[in-house]
Amino acid sequence: MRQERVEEYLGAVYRLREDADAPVPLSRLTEYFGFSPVSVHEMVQKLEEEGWVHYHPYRGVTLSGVGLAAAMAVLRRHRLWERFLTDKLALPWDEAHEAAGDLEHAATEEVTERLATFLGEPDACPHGAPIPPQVQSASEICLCSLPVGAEARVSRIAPETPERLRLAAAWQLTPGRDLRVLAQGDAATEVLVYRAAAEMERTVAVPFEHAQAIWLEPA
Amino acid sequence: MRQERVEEYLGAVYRLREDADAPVPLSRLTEYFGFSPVSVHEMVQKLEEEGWVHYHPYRGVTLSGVGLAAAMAVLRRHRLWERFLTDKLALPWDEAHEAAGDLEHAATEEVTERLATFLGEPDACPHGAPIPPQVQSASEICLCSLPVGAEARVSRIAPETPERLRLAAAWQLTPGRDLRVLAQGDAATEVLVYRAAAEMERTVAVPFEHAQAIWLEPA
DNA sequence: ATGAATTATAAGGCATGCCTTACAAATCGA
DNA sequence: TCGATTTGTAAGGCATGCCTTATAATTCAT
Ligand SMILES: [Mn+2]
Ligand SMILES: [Mn+2]
Ligand SMILES: [Mn+2]
Ligand SMILES: [Mn+2]
Repeated sequence: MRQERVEEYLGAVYRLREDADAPVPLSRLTEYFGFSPVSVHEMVQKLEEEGWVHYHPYRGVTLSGVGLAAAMAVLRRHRLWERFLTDKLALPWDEAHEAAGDLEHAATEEVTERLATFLGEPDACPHGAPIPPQVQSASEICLCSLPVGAEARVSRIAPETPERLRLAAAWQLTPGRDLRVLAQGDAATEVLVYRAAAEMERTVAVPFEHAQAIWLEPA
Repeated sequence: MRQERVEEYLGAVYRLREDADAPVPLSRLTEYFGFSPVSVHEMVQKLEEEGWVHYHPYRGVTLSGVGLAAAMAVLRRHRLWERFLTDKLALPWDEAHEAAGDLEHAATEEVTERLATFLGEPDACPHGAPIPPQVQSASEICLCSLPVGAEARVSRIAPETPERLRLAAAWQLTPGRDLRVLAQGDAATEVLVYRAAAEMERTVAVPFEHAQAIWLEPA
């Protein structure tokens, strides 16, 4: 298998595994990539053969030791490049994720570590995702789960789809912003958010669908 | 054809064409890539079909309008990344060329231009090659052609093979250095160089084979 | 002008990584 | 527990971009 393909699959598994122990079902990979189930199955078999993952039939895949290390390396490169693109090149926030998708495969270990030094060893990507070996905060909760009246600070947008990043930026719900939930739609179709921080106040109605991508650190 | 393959071939043609009009023989591409003549021929056919090059049987290939533009874009990206790697990340001089070989395919037009701005719109790569749309100086000559006694300034190392870059750095024959030819080996096996500039003086014996990669601007 | 060297072409092969169709096995909810 | 849904497997296909072997066409130097 070509290295870039391996990295793409391992990165996907890493992103999709909520819990370190829970296997990622192949159906999740199928939907992540938009590939056919058969193709994903084939690739998973090969990943297993080469020792990158453990495959539990009818359950899913977990990362092996080397697989985890490789996945962390890819995500580290990806998120470091995102920081470079936004911090040094002033690339728009919502374009950085896609632009980093190719760069992540095109840097050696040495270049990556020099880049990390150059950037000041950042802990998180511009969208709030931790840069390995940093790990996800355990207290992070979804905007969907925040009770009415509660205050919290935006910590992350995930998954980093272009539309979600664009909307989050438009709503000014970016990492570091404070907010409070004013109300929740009865049919769970909308979440009303009152942004409580800093200079301006603002009320936005966030569709439930997109609230799922906004992660918070409770106040 | 995949975009990266197209870029690799067009970049090679651009580098190999000495004169803008002279076709590059397929044998040059064969030796550049280390591919079989049949494979190169197949790819050239496809490049022609897709309009990137003009193919002159038994003569070679020339770049079409779009092919030239694409080739210049690749070389521009390549050399801008080289500048980034050496100037910002302090990557060793002789490692930059190889490290840029993947990055050159992984940056959009927008990222590339932001990178150029970030770097201060440099005119040349760390090894002295012009960054398109800059063009090669017409007065540049090879160290091999410099008469005994003549003085000149190193302008470029080309082709940028790792060994040649390493040796050039070891000899301190890097762009900007001044030198004078002291003597020439009778069997044309060696060129003796007296470095005339700056703080230290130094005499090095440069094998003819490597002198071919050192290009100069006459004093 | 002719033979040697170069260049082109034809034919078949292979690994990669995606696809579809068809069918089998396991899981899971009712 | 049983049937619907999910998941796995088998078989065949396709585009890409490399390979080798063999043969034909052209060029170039003598
Ligand atoms: Mn990628
Ligand atoms: Mn990110
Ligand atoms: Mn390249
Ligand atoms: Mn260079």
